[in-house]
Amino acid sequence: MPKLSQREIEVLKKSTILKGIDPNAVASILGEAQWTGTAKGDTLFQQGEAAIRLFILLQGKIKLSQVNSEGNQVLLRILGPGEVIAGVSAFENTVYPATATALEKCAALSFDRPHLLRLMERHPQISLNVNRILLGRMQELQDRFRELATERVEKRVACALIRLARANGRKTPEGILIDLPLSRQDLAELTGTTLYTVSRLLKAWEGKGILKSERKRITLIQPRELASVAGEMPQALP
Amino acid sequence: MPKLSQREIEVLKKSTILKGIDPNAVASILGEAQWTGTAKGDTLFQQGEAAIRLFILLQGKIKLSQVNSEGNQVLLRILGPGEVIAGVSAFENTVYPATATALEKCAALSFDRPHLLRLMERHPQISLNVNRILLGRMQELQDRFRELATERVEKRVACALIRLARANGRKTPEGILIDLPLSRQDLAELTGTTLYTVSRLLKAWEGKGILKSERKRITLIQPRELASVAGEMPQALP
DNA sequence: CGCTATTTTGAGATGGCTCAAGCTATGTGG
DNA sequence: CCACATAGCTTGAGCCATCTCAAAATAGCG
Repeated sequence: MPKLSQREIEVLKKSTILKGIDPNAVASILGEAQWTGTAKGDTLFQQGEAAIRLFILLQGKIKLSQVNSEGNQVLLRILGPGEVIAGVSAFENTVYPATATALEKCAALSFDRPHLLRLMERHPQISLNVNRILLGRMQELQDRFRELATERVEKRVACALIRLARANGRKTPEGILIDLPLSRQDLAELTGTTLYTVSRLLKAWEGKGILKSERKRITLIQPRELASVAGEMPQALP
Repeated sequence: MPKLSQREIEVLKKSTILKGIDPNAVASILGEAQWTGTAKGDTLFQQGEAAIRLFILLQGKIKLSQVNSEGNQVLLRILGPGEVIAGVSAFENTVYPATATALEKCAALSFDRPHLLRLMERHPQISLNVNRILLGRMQELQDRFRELATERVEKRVACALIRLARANGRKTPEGILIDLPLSRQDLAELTGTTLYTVSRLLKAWEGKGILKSERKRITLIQPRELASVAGEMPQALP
């Protein structure tokens, strides 16, 4: 039985998967969970392992990536506190389709399949929540798929930075800091290009004063300019 | 109240979304559905329209595609009888993220959101089924995303043909016919390339006796050879 | 302070795209 | 039933965005 801070309990109550469930019930749910902590760089699970647990991230950021047979990687998504990892485990007796790596120190709760199934039976809302989560991710992935199929590298990277800023942006005096330790390689895997091309693009944008690019640290200075490269994504940034 | 053939009712009972539900209940569900027929080339709904209905395909094949702002298309997926189209409509008051076009004469049932929500309340199994459907599609899309990001065109097209054969293949004396009227353009949109490149690839493979490529009609003669171009996908073909 | 991971930069190669033009089924209307 | 229109397909030639590979510069870490 894990011991959670007040903050972590707050995260859980607002988590995408437990949203809308009676807070008292949430407390009892937690009794069945297992706590896991990982250091930066550790993996929560590996692509190909038997998918036996579903994780809810309490703290930190996780990247989900896939490799092909030649060892080339793609970065499928980045997850933050309150998000669910490995929805598969609940439904199919199968293997994890991707590897989950901690971008920073992380904490997570996890449930095994029997627990999860019982939970879902007791709280039908969970299943609705999972639907909503999957739909949202599906749509984002469809968008990225379309981008990858039809857009130039420059635009894809610009879009990726804007999405990252929206999900992980933190206002600072200089601009919007993308609060994730992502290397050029990570960015390349996120957008389907090479680290060399990413490096050149960032340098060029830095030269124009659009952003500040440091080692594993990017700050958007003129998000407007970047959005226009990305081909207009009208919504506001943090 | 639609009038359905026995065959269509069978399709429904086995459909991915109604699987596992009491057949008698299914009958009553149908009472709330609306029937839609479309000719080849018609669209069921357009990207950007208000997403108010969820469709279950009874007959025919539908392609789901997305356009970007410059009018470039990608083909997201192809759906057959028993499959669900536009899961969005159930969960979010939003717009269709893609356009659904009939590849051949089609028939479908549809439900509007209020009906759907009531159904899901009455039959929690539906929501579980939707989860399973979304997960499956998610995984396929992730695979295609990885391919698009890391593989050469040749391999991507080979993979696409094998997937199509697996889902829509029909054994004929000559080989495995991909039983869908897909143009070179469609295949290009499915794999993120141009119709010219697809045409050249198919010609080359035809020259090697791997397949027979006609107008909107492809027959795999030596699926093994194609699988080896695709980099080994071990499972059997129909 | 030295080691290693990360990033930058250059130069050259090329896969696949673009554009243009001709070809061929298919089906349609006279 | 034929001739013509049209959508779909093939082919060639040239180009260029992006990848590759190599090597040096930088930054953080132990």
